[in-house]
Amino acid sequence: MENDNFFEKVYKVAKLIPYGRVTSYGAIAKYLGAAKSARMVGWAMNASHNMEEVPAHRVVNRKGLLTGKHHFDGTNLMQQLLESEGIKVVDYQIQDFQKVYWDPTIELL
DNA sequence: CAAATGACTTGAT
DNA sequence: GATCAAGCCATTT
Repeated sequence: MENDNFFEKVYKVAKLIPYGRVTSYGAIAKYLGAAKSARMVGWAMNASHNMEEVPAHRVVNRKGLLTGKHHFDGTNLMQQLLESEGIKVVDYQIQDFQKVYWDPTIELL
């Protein structure tokens, strides 16, 4: 669990996401140097769900759709959290996605 | 051990 | 611009 560079970085970046902002799996993967391993980011999130408290609700796919919402406890927990941060979510889709989109490769750089 | 799956992305048609 | 196909890597069956 020490050299989980990929997973650890995912957790770190996920925790670095500013309040009221969201990012995509690909963006994180790209920031980690594995742009094409976006799936692993999702996998890391799935694992993190049982390891650490990572704001996975701030991580969505590149369409701004809450694809991972089904993996949360309830059914509307993810949406509730996002709305609680000022993000407008309608039908599992983030509104003004571009506005709340936070790209680590650009903003965190 | 090989095949299938998964919280995705990109590129081609 | 939308849809289809393939790529990626780790975990599971």
